[in-house]
Amino acid sequence: MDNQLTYLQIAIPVPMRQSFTYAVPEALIKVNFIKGDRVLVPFGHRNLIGVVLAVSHECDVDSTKLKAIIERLSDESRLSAQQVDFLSLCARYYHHPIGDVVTQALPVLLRQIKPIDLSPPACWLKNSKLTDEEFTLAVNGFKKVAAKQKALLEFICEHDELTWPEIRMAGYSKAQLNALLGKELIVEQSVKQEPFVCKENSINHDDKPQLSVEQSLIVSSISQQLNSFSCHLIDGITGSGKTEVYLQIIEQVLQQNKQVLVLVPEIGLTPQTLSRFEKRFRVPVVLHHSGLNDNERLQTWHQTKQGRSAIIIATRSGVFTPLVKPGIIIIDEEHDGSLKQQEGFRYHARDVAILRARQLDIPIVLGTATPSLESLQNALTGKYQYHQLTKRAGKSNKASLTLIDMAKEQVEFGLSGTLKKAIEDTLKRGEQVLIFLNRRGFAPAISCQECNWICECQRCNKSYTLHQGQNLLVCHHCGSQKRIIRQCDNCGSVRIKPLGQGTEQLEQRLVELFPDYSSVRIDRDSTRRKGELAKLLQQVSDKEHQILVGTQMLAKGHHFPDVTLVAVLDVDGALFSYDFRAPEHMAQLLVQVAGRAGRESKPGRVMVQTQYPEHPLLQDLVQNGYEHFAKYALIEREQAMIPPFAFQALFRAEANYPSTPQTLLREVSQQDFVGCMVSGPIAAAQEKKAGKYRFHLLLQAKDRKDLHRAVQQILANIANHALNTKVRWSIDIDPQELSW
DNA sequence: AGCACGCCGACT
DNA sequence: GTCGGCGTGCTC
Repeated sequence: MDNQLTYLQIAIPVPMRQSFTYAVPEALIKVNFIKGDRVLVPFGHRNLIGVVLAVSHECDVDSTKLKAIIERLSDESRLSAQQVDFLSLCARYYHHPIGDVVTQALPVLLRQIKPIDLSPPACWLKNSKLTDEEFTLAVNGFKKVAAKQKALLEFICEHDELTWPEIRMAGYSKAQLNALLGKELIVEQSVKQEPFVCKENSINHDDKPQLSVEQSLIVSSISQQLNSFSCHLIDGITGSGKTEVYLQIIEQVLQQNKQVLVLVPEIGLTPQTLSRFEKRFRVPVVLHHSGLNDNERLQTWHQTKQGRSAIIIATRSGVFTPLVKPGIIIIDEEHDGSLKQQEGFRYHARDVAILRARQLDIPIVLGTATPSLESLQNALTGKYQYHQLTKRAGKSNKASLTLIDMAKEQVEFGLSGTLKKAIEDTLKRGEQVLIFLNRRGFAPAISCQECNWICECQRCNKSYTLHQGQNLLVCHHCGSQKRIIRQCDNCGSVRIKPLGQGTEQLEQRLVELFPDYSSVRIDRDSTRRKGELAKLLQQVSDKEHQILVGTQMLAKGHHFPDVTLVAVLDVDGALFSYDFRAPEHMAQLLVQVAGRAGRESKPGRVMVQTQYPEHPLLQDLVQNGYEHFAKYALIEREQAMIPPFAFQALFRAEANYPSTPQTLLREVSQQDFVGCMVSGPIAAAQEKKAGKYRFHLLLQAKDRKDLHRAVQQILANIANHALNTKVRWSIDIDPQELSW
């Protein structure tokens, strides 16, 4: 053993683009520190939890500044070296502070100083001391009233061991569990801390459907490449059986005793998703989503780190799960916007997952009916393997898409005569209608009839939205509220009227127009209470309501088999938007909703109201479908030299005065950047929000290297600039939204 | 991001 | 007199 001093490079949870060097004190000289260790360190005037990024014997920090670490925390909570390398890569790619990136990857309880409990949780299993005869006798002896107990017993017998969260999720109570325990039919013990092993009965072949030719080609192609990195795009129309393809590939991976990570959009993590996996596989499935509490998150994190979970179904932040035996990553609905984090560490879970799959040398599968143009382009150029599913599993016809020319229509409260008639006919047939309007509230503004004054939020310079139900004016940009005014601020007139329509008003008009039918509104306002959304959706599927009014919320994740008419009231905003991705998102929305409606016997149809029925984008989508539309849109993007034909980075800056953010961005960007175009600073599309003035600087390059070099240069300039602490600024690599 | 320090105004 | 408002600067 040599006597060299040891130094640790440590990631600290502060928003600074650097790591910090610490000394190992005399008392810990015998401890073998390794990359990924969690340590307690003094930082400024407090103590913080950090993660070791590197261990070295050299120190380039002034020895007067250097401090020693306080202690190393439990081995159980250490990150793997591979995980640390991956997080460092993410920090470099997104130019985001390493401490903040590491923080995102740790469960909340591991970011805190207070001690944690990682002792194995209790679980319950069949009492093996009972003979088969005794057991059958006991089961047959259950009284009718104890049907739930009997069901729980069967549930427990089907699995090796079940923990409390799993039992609760399946709908059983502590009382039922205790009853079985009292009868000594089951026993309680600690979970085995061993990695899962795929067994004979782990895969349930019972209702495994026969694959179509298309499906089996994809399954066999991917199955042959399970042992190294490859990226696959499965472009499959709704109903073509993408999920079955996932399941059969997953089966192959589980048989290798490897873990499967499935990422789904925020809204897609429904009990149905889970039950589909659990019906097929009798392996430990864990969920990772916003509904879990801190302790549940810690437990599932630990379970996965120990290899005790086989399938992890997660939302965005699940890309950072600590897989020990990674087998494959699957991203469902890869086009979905919720995969991109829109604040702080602005990562895109799809892109991060690809980086991770490459690092782990495992395959990754992206699935969608409406690929993002980024992924489609990668598939067309052969960077991803492109698999198409063009046939529907059943014999149902696909939903038809028709445009309603608003210029030729009698329009009443935003509803055209044609649409009104179609709604009426559908309702008369006893079917349901779904009407989209992407605007909450009663009306997007109130205005004075005498002088045209509009009531605006002083902090955002945007009109207040009228919420009649709550008797309030609400600013949808900063959330501020005020009481409804009765008089014009400008001329004093009392002739104040709502301007335009929101979902609240639309629902009211529909009730007047179709008094014989029940309607329901589903938007952020009507589903604010916990469990309310599920309740309303249940009412819809129970056919308590015939008319559904709602915002984008309705487009994702839910299927409405009895809805045969979907109406989209206002699509024109997307055609002339400042955001070049708006038409892409509109097309995805229309195709997705069309897929959610109808069933085999009763196909759905989608009607879209527009002032511009001749618009080439709309025409292309209606006549030729999404794929054709997307390929045409790619040609346009190529001509305009915008993503995916160029890479972007966006600096955002805001402050209480317009001059400071503008000056900062201007002064840090005044130089030549090789291969990188810099535009701005320009005022953000919404220049003023919540009292802050906002400016943007957009960088664009053909080559990622040039982009990253320019970003680095500007970051260095900001660090040296006097205004850098006066202005709140952030960087967004591969921004999805340029408008804010 | 915190947290301390420090410099000002308005209170018992 | 001092309590507390938040601008400024620093963190291995």
